Amino acid sequence: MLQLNYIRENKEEVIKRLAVKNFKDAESIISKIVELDGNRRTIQKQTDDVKAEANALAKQIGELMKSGKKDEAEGIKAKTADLKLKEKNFDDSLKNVEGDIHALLVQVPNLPSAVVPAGRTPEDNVTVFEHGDIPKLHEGAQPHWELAAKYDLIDFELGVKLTGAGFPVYKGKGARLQRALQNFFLDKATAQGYMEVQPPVLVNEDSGFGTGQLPDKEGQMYHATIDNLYLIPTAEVPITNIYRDVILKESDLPIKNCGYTLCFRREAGSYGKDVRGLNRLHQFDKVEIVQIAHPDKSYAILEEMREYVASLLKDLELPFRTLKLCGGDMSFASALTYDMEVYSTAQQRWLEVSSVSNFESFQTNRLKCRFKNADGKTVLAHSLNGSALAFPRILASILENNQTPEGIKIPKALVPYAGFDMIS
RNA sequence: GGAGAAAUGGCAGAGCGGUCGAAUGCGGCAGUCUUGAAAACUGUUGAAGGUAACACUUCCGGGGGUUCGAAUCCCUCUUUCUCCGCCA
Repeated sequence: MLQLNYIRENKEEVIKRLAVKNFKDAESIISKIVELDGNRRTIQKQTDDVKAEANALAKQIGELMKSGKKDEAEGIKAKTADLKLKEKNFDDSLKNVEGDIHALLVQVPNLPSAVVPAGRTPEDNVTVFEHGDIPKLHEGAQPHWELAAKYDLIDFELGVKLTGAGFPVYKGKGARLQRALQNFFLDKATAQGYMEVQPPVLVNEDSGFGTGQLPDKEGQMYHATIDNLYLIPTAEVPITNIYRDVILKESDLPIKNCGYTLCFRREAGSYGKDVRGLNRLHQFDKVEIVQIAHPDKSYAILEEMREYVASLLKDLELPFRTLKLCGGDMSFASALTYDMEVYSTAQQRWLEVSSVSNFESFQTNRLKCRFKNADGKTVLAHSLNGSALAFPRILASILENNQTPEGIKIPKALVPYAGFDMIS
């Protein structure tokens, strides 16, 4: 959520930058917000004045009662009836404007940072880094869903029986590889200074609001309606919400957390080759890294996180590229996002395996996550996060890129975790 | 799931319906003293809106109510604790 003050003081700039994100109603919504904010301040002044008057009278009555001047007190009491009515009216209209402002404010996406390229679709994303050669596969190389069946690693049909499409069952060495990825990613993150946390996978409405999933994107999450809890689409939600309503010390920053969780996404409306095999699931595993940072440092930290994720892909010997997302392809809450894509040789396409973002103060404003700076002022921190990494497409590309006529070779870095170096 | 008790500042813990944003202690910060540190002493120490700065307003788990006036009374929700039941 953008800060009201900022919108008020930089109206034209805000509208211009929202255009980079292709937010169509920018002009009208921002103008409306500024207008309502003006009303709000007028009403607040009136409300405060009435309250101040009422408070003063109440104080007088108190003193009169104490000194036994009952009659005088009664006289003043008579005057308060009118004030009470006014107070009620002002309070109501204040609540209304504030509600209206809030309802508009939560619809406004974050401003893209100055370096975000313009554009509408994934075609407009800019490749900033590439690494690794695309391997040449032998004759008859197969996509991962065929390999998974051939070596009995993943059973998609069984998942359909138990739950539905998008909920695979990992078996044998397939399950063991999942466990290997979990430990490998967590060990790496911990070594990098991220403190591991194990958060709940169901969160309440406040948490959903804090990171920006609610109120508008609730269709993406599974909702346990009886208890009004949401299954998390990413560990970002519970981990970032740890810092909701918290005032940190400047010396606490940056806070670095990592966590492994299951992630659940409804992904309504997806179909076709995109959802084949492990490409897009309703339930998947992911290790997430989250940082709460000083505003002056957040962009340097974003680069550090991007490089850390790249180092994981190098360790796994996967060919990848890093994209800087264009305005139109960035998420609602992000100011700058890098996507990491691994090349899946058998499918001959790039698969997104990580997304690293700086949200600046967009989430922390919702979360009320602040710190006291050197001047003793309380200011919003910045929040960042990245996948490090999401398992399914990593597993898919490991299977596809390392297949040989003799079997599938496991990347060296994973062998100690998997306990085997070949699937055959 | 049933019965009872509670929820106050970073923590602990007072608080008769009136001057309580809240005693006191601890912690934090600044200073005095000291070669330095500790101790001791002194001062300071919540958040939001608002203002050029003051003023002023709001917040004692959340929401509603009673009252001229609510941390204090009432209703409700949530959470925590104790007892019973169930249970990995």
